[in-house]
Amino acid sequence: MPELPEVETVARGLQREVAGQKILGVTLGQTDFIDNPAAIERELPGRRIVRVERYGKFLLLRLGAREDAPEQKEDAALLVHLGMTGLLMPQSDTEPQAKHTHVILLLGDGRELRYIDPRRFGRIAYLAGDGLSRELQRFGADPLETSLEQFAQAIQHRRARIKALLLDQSVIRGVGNIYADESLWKAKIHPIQLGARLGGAQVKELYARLQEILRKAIQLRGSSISDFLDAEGVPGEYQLHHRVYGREGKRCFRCKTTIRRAIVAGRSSYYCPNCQRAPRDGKKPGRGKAGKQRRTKR
DNA sequence: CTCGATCCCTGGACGC
DNA sequence: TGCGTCCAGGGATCGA
Repeated sequence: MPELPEVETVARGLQREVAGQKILGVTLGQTDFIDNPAAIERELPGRRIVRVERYGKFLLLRLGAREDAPEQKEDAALLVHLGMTGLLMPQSDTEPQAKHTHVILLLGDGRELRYIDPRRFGRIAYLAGDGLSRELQRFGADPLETSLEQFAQAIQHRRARIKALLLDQSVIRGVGNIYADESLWKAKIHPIQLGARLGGAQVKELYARLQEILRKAIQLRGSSISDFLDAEGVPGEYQLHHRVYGREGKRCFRCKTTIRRAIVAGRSSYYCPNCQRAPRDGKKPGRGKAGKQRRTKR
């Protein structure tokens, strides 16, 4: 569930806590979600974490040059995606290792930067040079940095549902299920509305509300629904400000209509059927797993 | 291009 | 108390 505001919160915390630290050693646990574990063990020791940034839902730990090859100026970074349940935080080496701790970076000051992820939906990769820039190019613009014109360009000629477009990281990077639903509710747009069917005023409203919600959520250190914690181990507070997400069956904060849930783009989508009018010709949202046969696993 | 289905994974909720 | 089942969800992938 970590989305843009949660990842931004973690990035800021890590920038404060571990930027400048040298990585002395790497210990790996389960590696089935790591792109190239051997590269991580080989490339990280001896390098400094020069800066921690957010890129969409990724944390980008920018790495300095290797000590044994200081003339090498190639950009290198450790990409960390928190998936659903990932935590990345510095801990004292005396702190007991939490269950599902899969990566430990020993730091120059004696602390350990630990990656904990029960479901392993996250992703970790060491990338450098062209490989790094190619990877970053796969993603759309950051919603907090893009202009209204760019945002409209990315949305208005697409025939996919707006909810699917908001979730598509190659269209806009960083938005996930919670902030997609919250911004659509605030902008009074139905999740199954097609991008190309949105009017200019609607696109402008969505752009503004999305930015407003993301900024407010960052201020409150993100949403902690189940297990999100920031780099200091502190939960966020934006979940207290959710207007539709997770509110199926409850009353709309604007008009008191009962909030509904439907599967759109394969994800639970919460919306107010009164405030967010369905398009006349809109395809019906799917029912997802309800009513679907579950195949027996061998 | 866009869609739905499927898989990855574990813990929490729920029924009995 | 304990067991089985269902479900959540970001993203990759595949076939329609």
